[in-house]
Amino acid sequence: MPAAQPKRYHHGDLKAALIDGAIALIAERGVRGFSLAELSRRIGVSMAAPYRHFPSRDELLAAVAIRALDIFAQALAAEASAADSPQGRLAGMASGYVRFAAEQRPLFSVVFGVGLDKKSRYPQLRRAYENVEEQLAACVAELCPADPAAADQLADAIEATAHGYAALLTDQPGLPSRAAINRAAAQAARATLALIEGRAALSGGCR
Amino acid sequence: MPAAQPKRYHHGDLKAALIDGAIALIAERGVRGFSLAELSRRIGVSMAAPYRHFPSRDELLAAVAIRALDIFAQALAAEASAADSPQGRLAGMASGYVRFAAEQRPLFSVVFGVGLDKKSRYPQLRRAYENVEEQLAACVAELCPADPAAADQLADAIEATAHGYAALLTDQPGLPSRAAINRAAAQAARATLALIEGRAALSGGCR
DNA sequence: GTCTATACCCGGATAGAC
DNA sequence: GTCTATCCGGGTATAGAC
Repeated sequence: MPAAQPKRYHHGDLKAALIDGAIALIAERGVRGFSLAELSRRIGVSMAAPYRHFPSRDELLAAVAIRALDIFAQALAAEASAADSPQGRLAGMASGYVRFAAEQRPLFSVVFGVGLDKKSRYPQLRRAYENVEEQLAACVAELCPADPAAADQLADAIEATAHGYAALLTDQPGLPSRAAINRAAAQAARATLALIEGRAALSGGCR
Repeated sequence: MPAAQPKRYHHGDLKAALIDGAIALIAERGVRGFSLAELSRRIGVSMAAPYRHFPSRDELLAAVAIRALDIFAQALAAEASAADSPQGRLAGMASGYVRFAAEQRPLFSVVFGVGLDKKSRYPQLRRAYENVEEQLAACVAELCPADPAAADQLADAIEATAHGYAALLTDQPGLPSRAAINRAAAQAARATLALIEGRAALSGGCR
């Protein structure tokens, strides 16, 4: 029998190991402190090895970002399905947005903390990002199906608000406390409800 | 008479020149690409010179951040005084927040794009940041003087929303177009009005 | 207050052997 | 698919002269 040792990155798993390792390394040092050299050292391969799997350091980061966005989308979907009204779902998604940012900081920071082209550069990355935005959009569409333009504005406002709470919470050095996370997540949810409540002011329509 | 040539950093203006130069360099290369070495080269002094004025690279960045926050506060104050109702002032501040982020990207990014301790590290930096937040708080206090706790929540929500629009706009690589800036600023203003309108949902009070 | 020179560290990326 | 070796660049910071 093949007797597979789990540690045999030397025949095909290096790519996956690089992505996993990158996440761990970013968790420790931040996106800024991330380097291919250090990553290679930790995994135990030479600096040249990663280049067999990724043409450059940035391409590896993009791969991490794609994974991050997929997990992010999942987290939002989970929050969304926990409520029964569109309002509740949107509030849940806002709360989930903030939670994800705080609890999966390395993943969040690789998506937003580094200046990568989420809108154009690589199609897979673009789709992963759109997937996140579409979840919000779909939920908002339920809420005001009559006026698509107003729905867009509301979706943008909710996204911006959730992102703002997330960014301000995450911007602080050091890990935020459980209490701080809960507080920010709850506020983001309530702010979302407030936006929905006052949405007439957003564009003059949608009610 | 002393016949002052403007180019004599060699007797006391180097500190100011370093801050000015840092802003220009950050504008070109981003905060990430900023280095003391390159800055020294551009100003035309040796790499050792800056250390007479700043103990480290980060301390120089902190000085830049303080200046940035002062300018930021001024910009918000200007926007705030252009309207006559508290609602209008808050909307103007949100709009100004986004505009500042986009139009003074290097300044904004040195405040938020780098992980510096705005809350504790150096007192002057802390005060400069609080000065910004207090402008919002003061304006919100006008709006609902009866319930300070609710006012805090509203102020946080407005800050988060403005910050979210600003961060999402700024996160894209490349300079945003005039149209994109105007659009985001206007949306931030309207979202602020929506938050005010629907603020009953924020905490159940303040009305 | 500034310079020259230097010590020391790190990174990305490639060529060529196996 | 991975390694060894190497080239290239860069950065922070300090010592000691002037």
